[in-house]
Amino acid sequence: MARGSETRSKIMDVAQDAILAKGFEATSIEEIVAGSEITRSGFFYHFPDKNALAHALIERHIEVENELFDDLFGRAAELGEGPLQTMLIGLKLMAEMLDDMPNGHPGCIVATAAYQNRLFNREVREANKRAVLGWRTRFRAMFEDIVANHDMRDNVDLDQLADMVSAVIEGGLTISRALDEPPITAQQVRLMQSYVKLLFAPGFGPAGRQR
Amino acid sequence: MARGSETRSKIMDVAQDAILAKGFEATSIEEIVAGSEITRSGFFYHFPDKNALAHALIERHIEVENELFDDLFGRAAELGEGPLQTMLIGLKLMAEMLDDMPNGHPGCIVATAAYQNRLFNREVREANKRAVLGWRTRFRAMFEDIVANHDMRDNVDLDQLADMVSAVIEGGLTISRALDEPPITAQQVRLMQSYVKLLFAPGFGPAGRQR
DNA sequence: TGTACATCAGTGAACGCGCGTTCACTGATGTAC
DNA sequence: TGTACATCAGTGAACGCGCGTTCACTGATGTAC
Repeated sequence: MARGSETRSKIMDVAQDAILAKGFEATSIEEIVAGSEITRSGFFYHFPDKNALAHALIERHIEVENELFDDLFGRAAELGEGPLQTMLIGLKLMAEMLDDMPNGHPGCIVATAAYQNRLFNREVREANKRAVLGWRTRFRAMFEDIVANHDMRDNVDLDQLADMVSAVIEGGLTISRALDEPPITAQQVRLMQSYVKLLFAPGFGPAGRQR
Repeated sequence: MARGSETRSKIMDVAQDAILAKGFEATSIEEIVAGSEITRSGFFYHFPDKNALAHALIERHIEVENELFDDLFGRAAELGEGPLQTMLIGLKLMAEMLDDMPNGHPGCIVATAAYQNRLFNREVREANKRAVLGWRTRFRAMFEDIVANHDMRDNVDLDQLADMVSAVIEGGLTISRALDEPPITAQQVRLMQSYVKLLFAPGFGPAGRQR
């Protein structure tokens, strides 16, 4: 990594932490550069204005999370057999990953951006949309695979079901932050897993085995 | 309503709209008073400082929402028989209520406060906690009633299940805002209803009848 | 290998503007006697 | 009913501070010949 891009990601790390804790407008460039060990003008070398920082944070979030989900559901696919087990194991792995964050997941900039969207230009809002649509596309594809192999106990729309995975995570993060109870997000992911199990797993009983 | 308290709630209405759209710090007292047709000093007659406004908004939110939920689940209890039907019908009524908001639900200040908590003093954060714990208490009591009368298909913790109702709503609001798709929140509430149905309703089939 | 130039990754000082808050004051309404 | 006083619901001007942004500059590294 070149010298400049190290600084750039340092700026973004510091900014993201602050933004998740206080919001975008309340996070001043002054405090970002203090935490990044550069000067205010150094910030403007890397970002034309403050909105560009928000944009960069969202784009990076999309990339990082895509890699993480690819890895996570990739491992799940190896561990289980068939699309249903991949989803169920993937959600379990996700919950375990969240458990392993001792202070809890720091939160999601997509949620921050959603609740402060009047602050941002069209570009940033579109990026935020793309992030959420990316989740929908990913999970919908997985649910389509499941539906092709299993009966559905209740007739629900697959886009909506895919969105529910995102909603439960985002909602879990919100509740977790409000109560200052880090385990909540993982618990909610496990409940989502329970729903998927009940929706698709045939002959589901206390032992919870599939076919 | 006395003259003063009319002004006070006008201030709070205007402030809430702006805060949900841009965040707390980005909402200036100047714009709040402009929308409320008073002067800046008029604002400080009603609120000692800006934090007090946040506190008042959360307390009011708790009250208003409690009344709304009391009413909604009260009607549900009249329409159905037994605790399970009350929950299922209540969630359906909630979804319908959300559908009836043409521009979508404006969002929840509790979520805003959760994602900007470093901005607020202890008092405000405690109020926000109380709001979320209130939901937990309400829904947990309802689920306890259900468990007393029905088998649970998957063994889940009732606090967590109660939190899931809140999480799905908060998450639905977040996703809905991010995508600018108002119907999403109601859809997510319906999926929560589907989960409760699968968890508790015996012999659940396409017709979905309970004992 | 040496030199000239370009690019990279910043620095430091200055800018004007809007912010939250304070303070002395005021006109309308309510209450006591 | 009239008068005195208190409270309510604000007004208007001023405050200092921190904010995002600009701009002219600079030292270190990379590249061409």
